[in-house]
Amino acid sequence: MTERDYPLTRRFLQGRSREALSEREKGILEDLVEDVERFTAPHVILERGDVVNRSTILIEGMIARIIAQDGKRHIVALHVPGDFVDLHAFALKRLDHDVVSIGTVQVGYVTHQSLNRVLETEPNLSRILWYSTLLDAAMHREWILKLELLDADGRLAHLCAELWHRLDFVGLAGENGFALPLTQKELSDACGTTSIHMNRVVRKLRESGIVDISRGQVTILDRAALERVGRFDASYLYGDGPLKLT
Amino acid sequence: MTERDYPLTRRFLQGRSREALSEREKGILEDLVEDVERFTAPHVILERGDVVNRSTILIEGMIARIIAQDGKRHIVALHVPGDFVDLHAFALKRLDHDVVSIGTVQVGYVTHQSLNRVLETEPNLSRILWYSTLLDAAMHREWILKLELLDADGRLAHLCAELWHRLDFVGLAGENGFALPLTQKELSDACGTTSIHMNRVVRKLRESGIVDISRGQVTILDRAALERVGRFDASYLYGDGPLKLT
DNA sequence: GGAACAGGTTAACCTATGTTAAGACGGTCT
DNA sequence: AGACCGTCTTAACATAGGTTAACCTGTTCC
Repeated sequence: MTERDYPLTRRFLQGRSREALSEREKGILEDLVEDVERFTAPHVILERGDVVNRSTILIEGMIARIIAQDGKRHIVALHVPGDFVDLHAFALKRLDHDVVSIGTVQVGYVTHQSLNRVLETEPNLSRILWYSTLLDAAMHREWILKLELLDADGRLAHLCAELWHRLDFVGLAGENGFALPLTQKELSDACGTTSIHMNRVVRKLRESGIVDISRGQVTILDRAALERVGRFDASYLYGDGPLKLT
Repeated sequence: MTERDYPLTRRFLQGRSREALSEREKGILEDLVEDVERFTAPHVILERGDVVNRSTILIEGMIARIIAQDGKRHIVALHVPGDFVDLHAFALKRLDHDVVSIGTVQVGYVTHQSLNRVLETEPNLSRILWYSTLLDAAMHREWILKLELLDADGRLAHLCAELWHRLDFVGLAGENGFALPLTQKELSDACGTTSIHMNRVVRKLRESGIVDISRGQVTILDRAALERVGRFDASYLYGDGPLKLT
């Protein structure tokens, strides 16, 4: 039998122990996706408090987890292709935050019913799915650290470094940068600053030759400096090994 | 058969859908604990990067998840009795942070081997264990929000409100407060401020009649004000229903 | 073309918080 | 008792970042 190429789920855990799945299990996972949808404008895929009976896997584009408070939007997580974004909702049933598409995205839906079937018959696949939600938790913790430890420069640098690594895992990072469809306002929502201060920081990092963020494109000018300013240590991403970029 | 009283695990998910477990499953969980240990001084239960083959459930006392950076210690999560603290390590194998006891604690250990057996034979219990790690992730997200949204006053107020709720779930909250064995330095490590600023904030909240934190004891003076200042909305804790305290 | 709009940019000013330094209080060890 | 130590407390000063208010692009829509 020739290997399938899993058009919808091939990026799931790519670069991060995807190989703990057998071909059979990869096939089961691919077949779990019952429906695919595409959004070209920002779209609230899932609203805080909604009781859901399916979960969303991100196939293409970017998704943010957003908590709105006092008229402000706070980004508490960002997702890249391959992320099983709201697998959390499988066990939680309702979410504590909104799930919002950024730019153009393509998502797949998996019903909780079929996830229950997996849980009953596929212990290894179950553990891997569980694992993928624990990676989210590890990233959450790193964001907490980032917010407790770093000033605005460091936070932005850290965010760039993290996204570059994660996009590299799934083969979407370029030699010296990546596409990032976030406005400065959204960057500030993810870094806990105002957009005005974010503008200062973006300029500063550009002028000091560390990273250039403009027109939806992030260009890494000095990777060592970027990781130094962002105190970036990739171990919390639990990658398989050396990056392709390295 | 009379109901067992589960001395080691009765607080697991107490107040937060523990009742999704059958008595049989509660028994299996209790029997998973193969070893119990007590620490009277601060003790590093698990060090970042350690490869482990067992996980820790907190029976009594308090545990912090700590990431050390540049000589500073950052608290990225706090745990109360009943929390299956490093169940994360079951799937992750190594952790991205230290797990440290605070004050006097008692913990139980569960081997990953027996967790694997659960995963193979007990789908419902497995989902509940998974669920408990997703609650951690939800709390992580709320901490991210707290750090992005609130100033130091709000962060401390939020922390007090959260701990009060969580201790109430497991029957350890008092009428108007709870025991908290954290120094001001540690509070500041959890709120992303300096200990000197934390001292200002502690005094301010005390003087404004909101909460009094002293001698290891938190006394809530004005709950409504506390939750207002901390922008506290308990829904992310996924509690069963109204608090006993309410 | 002009209006409307979203994003980016810059400046002036103000406040929350960090930094450094020093002293006070309460334990514990010798 | 005396010395030590961790914790708490306070003060003076410095700075990152928030706030408000403009203005400047480029784009879309009529």
